[in-house]
Amino acid sequence: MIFTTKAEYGVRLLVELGRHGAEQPVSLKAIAAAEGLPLAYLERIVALLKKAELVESTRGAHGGYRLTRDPADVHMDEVIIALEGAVAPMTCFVDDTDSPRVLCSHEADSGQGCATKLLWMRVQGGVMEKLSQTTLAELVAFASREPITRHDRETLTSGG
Amino acid sequence: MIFTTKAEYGVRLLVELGRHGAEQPVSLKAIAAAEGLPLAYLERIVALLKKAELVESTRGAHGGYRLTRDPADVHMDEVIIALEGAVAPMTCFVDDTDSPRVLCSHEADSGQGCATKLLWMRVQGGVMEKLSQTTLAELVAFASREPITRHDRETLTSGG
DNA sequence: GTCAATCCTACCAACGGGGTCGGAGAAGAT
DNA sequence: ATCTTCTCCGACCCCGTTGGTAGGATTGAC
Ligand code: FES
Ligand code: FES
Repeated sequence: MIFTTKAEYGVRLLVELGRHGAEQPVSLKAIAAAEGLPLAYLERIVALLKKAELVESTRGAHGGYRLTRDPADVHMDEVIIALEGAVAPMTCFVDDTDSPRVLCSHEADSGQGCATKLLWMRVQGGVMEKLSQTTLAELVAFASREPITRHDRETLTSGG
Repeated sequence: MIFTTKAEYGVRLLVELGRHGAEQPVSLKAIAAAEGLPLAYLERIVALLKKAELVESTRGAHGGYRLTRDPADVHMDEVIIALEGAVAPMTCFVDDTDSPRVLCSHEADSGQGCATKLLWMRVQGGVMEKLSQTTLAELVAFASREPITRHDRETLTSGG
């Protein structure tokens, strides 16, 4: 599994926020009810989004969360990194202190390169590319229409 | 983490086989020693590759494993699927009986599409694309040279 | 002041990943 | 023939992470 439910629920939460305007905050309780997600768990997830300044909060009664930007300016690479930390194909890809590097244990072995590094880096590049090409606005538009038709399947993987 | 060590070790194993010719089989013991991997675990991994007919085995003394094809004809999508099962972004992507589908729990909810389906499908498409564009021959060539130079970094993510 | 909301930390069960062990065939070497 | 070296196969186990809960403290509208 590439992503955990943190990413799943977090994206759902953002889509739900994007569907409403940015004028009035939406409470987590409403979102949890709308999407059928556990409230207490959502609280922990939205904290990640807030730390990344993707949402802002209003406390107290009638409070809730708002997007800080226009959905068209929210790219999914930033969202996923906020929720999951960097997308790593393998444990040797670490993101120490917000600068992702590759701690390749087989690189300096005997004058030979690491057999898998090329593959993992390509895959990671492919994932990040697709993520950055997808905006929250697209997901909001996609979610707000009828369930998928056969005609749509072509355009799904086109990426941007 | 996108891939587990099954993929990692399995690819390493294939690269090691690809480095030797296809005439003489290589024993797992030799591969385990060369790569510093646990032998008993490799046995289970190579069984997956054999079931997918990517390698063939010779039992008894001086036995071992060989590639069944030229490394240039071995594409990584097939390899990874053999090792990990299909690459699923999320638990709702299942591959029942070798036909991958999406069991989307939010699709039929209330006339609305699933908010995350578009994103996951794009990501999965990106991964599969990169995998299928990479051949075992490339990895063998890449592994057999010096550790990565600054000049190489450009071409790593070009993918094909 | 009361209720509704965000915040925050600790806690917990279940699962899957990563790995070991012991043994049972198969085939060459002696 | 028997020994050694391999591939095969299933059961078993440790452990970190994930997904989720519990319980409270704080903030602000009414
Ligand atoms: S050890 Fe993972 S990329 Fe080299
Ligand atoms: S529930 Fe996962 S794609 Fe819809």
